[in-house]
Amino acid sequence: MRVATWNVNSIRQRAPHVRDWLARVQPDVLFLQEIKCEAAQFPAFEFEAQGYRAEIVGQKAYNGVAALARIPFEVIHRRLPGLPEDDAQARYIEITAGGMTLIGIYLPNGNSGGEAGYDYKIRWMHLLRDRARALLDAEADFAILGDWNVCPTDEDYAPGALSPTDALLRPPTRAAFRATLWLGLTDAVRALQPSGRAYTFWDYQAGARQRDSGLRIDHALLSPGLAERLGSVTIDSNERDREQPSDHVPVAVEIK
DNA sequence: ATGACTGAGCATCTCAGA
Repeated sequence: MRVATWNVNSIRQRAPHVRDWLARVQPDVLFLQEIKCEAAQFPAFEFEAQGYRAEIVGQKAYNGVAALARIPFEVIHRRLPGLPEDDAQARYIEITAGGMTLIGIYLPNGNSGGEAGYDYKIRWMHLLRDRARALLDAEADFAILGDWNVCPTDEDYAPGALSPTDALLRPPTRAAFRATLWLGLTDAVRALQPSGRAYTFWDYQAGARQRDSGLRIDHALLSPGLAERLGSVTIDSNERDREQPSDHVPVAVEIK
């Protein structure tokens, strides 16, 4: 079972990239973030032709997530449990597939909207931790994949790539990430590569890719049962060197 | 110290991204 995540920075700009990647890697499930469109504008037919069904949680212009899968799946939630029903930000999709619960997230960046924007990020992280705890209590096999917008440690960003006060590494951000991890989850990348660079994002600006000035912000966290079955993790950094790439690259996890 | 790419949209500028 291969499960992956990719922040594509507009699916309408990146559909050819996604199509090629699906053909090459053939994941069972792929979560997308920042599709930047409503469901009706999502080019689902392109992926259906490859044998993938799409479920879309969209909104106009910003955010937006989707799940593509070539195995049967059921949508469980389209909004992070605990958020008010009028929360309009499309950032969460939870499915069941292959006997496990799989969650795709686009966690708020937290750098816009002043302190209110940052507070929203932290509230979102606490609700995500609550969801993880509920799934642990239910003894579910689950994984949370996506753009977490968190650099968990100083090893997870290149020197100078972020201001020291950036919302991706402010202490409450990291504390909230650890609070989730320390429920008993496993960071799939760090389980197999405990230290060193493992960037998943390079800014478009100032030659960040050429200078390898990147961030590790796309993560896959696994429940104990899935961590025991972890095979391999692939950060497909070659995707960053294609024509018109997303600023993020795919992260794929093999579950035995 | 400063600026720098990219995408969407009630658009020729603003907001957001990270």
